[in-house]
Amino acid sequence: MSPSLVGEEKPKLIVVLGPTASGKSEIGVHIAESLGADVISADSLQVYKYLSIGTAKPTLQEQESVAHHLLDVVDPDEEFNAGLFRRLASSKIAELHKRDKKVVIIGGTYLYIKVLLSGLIEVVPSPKNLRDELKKLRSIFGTSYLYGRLEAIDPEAALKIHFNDYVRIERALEVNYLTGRKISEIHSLHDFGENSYDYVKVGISIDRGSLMNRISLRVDSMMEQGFVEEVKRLRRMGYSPQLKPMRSIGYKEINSYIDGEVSLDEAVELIKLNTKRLAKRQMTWLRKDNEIRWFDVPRENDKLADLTTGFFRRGNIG
RNA sequence: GCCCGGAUAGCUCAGUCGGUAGAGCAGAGGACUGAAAAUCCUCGUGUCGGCGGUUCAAUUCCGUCUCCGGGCA
Repeated sequence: MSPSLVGEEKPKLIVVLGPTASGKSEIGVHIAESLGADVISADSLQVYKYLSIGTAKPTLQEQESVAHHLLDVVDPDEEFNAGLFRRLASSKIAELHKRDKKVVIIGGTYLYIKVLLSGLIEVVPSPKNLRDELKKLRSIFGTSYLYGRLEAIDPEAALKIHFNDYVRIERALEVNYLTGRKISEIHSLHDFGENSYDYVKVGISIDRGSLMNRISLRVDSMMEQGFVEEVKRLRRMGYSPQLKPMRSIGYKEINSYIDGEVSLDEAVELIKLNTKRLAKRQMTWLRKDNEIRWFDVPRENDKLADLTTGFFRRGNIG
């Protein structure tokens, strides 16, 4: 029997995970190359066009050796979010599966991986003016006012959300407004039970000290590659420093350097600091995901290669 | 050499009219269902520079030494 993937019910995915600067991109590309697979990037910022140096987007060279998907899919002033990612990624996987193409997912944004593999509540995205309205209420009456409304509408949700966490308060309120239902109820019905893929999660394990070191070196290298020029170019193209991707780590600091608010050295130090904190938050997700099989690369390269090739050869490795 | 300040958490410093101490920053842990590189929560024991003295009790007062500022020679 031919090793065709088409006949199987579920598409198989290798999901490569790790904190920022752990080297997962390089390792993922390497795995894909050796399997003849395509890469799907699951990164909330690499989806933006023109943000390349600061997002450590795979180079054109890397993209030549292995086909990458979901890079450069929207303009910096376009909306992007987890729901959109889920839709784009699942249709891309379906398409590749149909073509009998193997898939390696390189995940920088854990939420994206989570919603892709386990699902997401089906609520239409928020119209922008609704969010603006809620924001206005917050600026006038304060977050506690919005929290009070949430307590009245959906006490169960309010119990789970901290009264300062206005992003989640806003979300809960807008879901209620859009659907007439309680977000707590929608959540309890959903429970991340979806299971459309046969996947294996590979984690890149790296000790804290080395990671911190790598982050520092990578930021220096971004500066050498012309990070400041990239941000200036974005601004010349008319993209406001207020846009979501322009306020992400790296971009916001370079913007504030361009605007004369900090020195270049200060900006660089801040980028390093904020990137380290990001890595820490990412580790909080990864640590508690007990599906991840951790590999200390390059020491365990062979073990990792056995796993990835075996995964496609055998079907299920449990 | 003399005079005046300092020396307390990884860093910057506050404080204790004598009863062994607390902020900011850094750091650590955590939450996370369409903003996620976002948003939010929790966490502070350190020979209070060394050695003596006074005292029931010294990080606090006194002496002395060391180091770091600044000033005068």
